[in-house]
Amino acid sequence: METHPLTAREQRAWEGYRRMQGLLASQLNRHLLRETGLSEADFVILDALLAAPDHRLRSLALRCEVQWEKSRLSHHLARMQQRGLVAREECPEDSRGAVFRLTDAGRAAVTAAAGHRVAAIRSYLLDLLTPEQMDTLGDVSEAVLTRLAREDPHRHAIAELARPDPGARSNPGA
Amino acid sequence: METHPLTAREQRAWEGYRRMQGLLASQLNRHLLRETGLSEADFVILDALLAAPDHRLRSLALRCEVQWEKSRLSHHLARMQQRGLVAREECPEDSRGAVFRLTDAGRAAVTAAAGHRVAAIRSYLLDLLTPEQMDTLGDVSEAVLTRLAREDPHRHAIAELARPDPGARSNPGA
DNA sequence: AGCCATTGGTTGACGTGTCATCCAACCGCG
DNA sequence: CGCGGTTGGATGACACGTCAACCAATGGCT
Repeated sequence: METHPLTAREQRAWEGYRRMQGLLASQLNRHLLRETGLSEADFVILDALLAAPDHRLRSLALRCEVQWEKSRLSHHLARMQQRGLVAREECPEDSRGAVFRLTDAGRAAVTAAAGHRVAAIRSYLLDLLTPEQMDTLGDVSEAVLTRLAREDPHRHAIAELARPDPGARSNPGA
Repeated sequence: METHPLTAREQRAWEGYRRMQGLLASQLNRHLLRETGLSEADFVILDALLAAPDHRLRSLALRCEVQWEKSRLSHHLARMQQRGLVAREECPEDSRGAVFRLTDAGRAAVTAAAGHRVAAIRSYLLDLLTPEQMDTLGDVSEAVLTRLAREDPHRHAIAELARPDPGARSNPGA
């Protein structure tokens, strides 16, 4: 395969991004886990259930919302069920399906964790940026997400199934 | 803890970034693994060794270079040794230390993988950005890395030990 | 009504990363 | 020279994520 090496400008953007995203993700995860007992992955799931009608979502809809692979979601939900954070119910409209409900313990945990999480996100990322940088980060992310959705329409584009208008959310966590 | 929810602008930046970084990382990793048999983590290690004098680095220096936790590095190097990609040697100046050398198989693998990796990084990220967006991504990454280094000087700031001048690199991969 | 392809979700195997702990070697200090 | 604190690296346990395979239910088509 014939490809040219990255230019210095590309190198700076890519290398900086690559290093940053790994360190930031693990720092935010470590911080949240230490402060609240919830991992970032836990939080994302619980937050999606918190926002859902009756604090319930079918696995399929939840998968669309968080955009995880199905076996990742299945395994993670099983572990969260074991910890008492969610409960599994039958799906009334499709016997193949599973519905997951936020338990009282799960609700308390995610509610308590939200503030810690926002504080860390501000401290390690948002408060460091100018308004222009923040908007560009949003633009870049949108462009990449659009590109990824083209790559595998089934894997990514189904995200629209879950919630077409993210701006309507009142809870900021996820 | 009393923190305000994110503003709409902050939410767009954070939520977009959060979703994007997870999907991008797993797509790049999946693509590289499928095309070359090397994971992104493999590549980063091999590329650091490729660039090192004699294609050798002490574990400590390698750890500074890639900025991983020590047990992550130790476990990963053990697996790569098992696959014949690197070889472990004694450290001549510190009996506690270990030196890792790129094997012929490792060198062939990382050399063959470099083009695929660059092509994927361009396709999924760099080619989507304007020059201004690319520079801003670099600036944002730099700001976050600086912040993270303050958080735990021992964990992050030691990166300077490995290579003070990244611009001197001729191989673009890592 | 029956058939068949697709789908929703689970499961097991295995690679990966974090945390805590351990141990031998190093180095600074008295 | 001896001591004690620190360091470099390994190890085990366990949580996590990917891949392939499986199976029952669904839905479209004849």
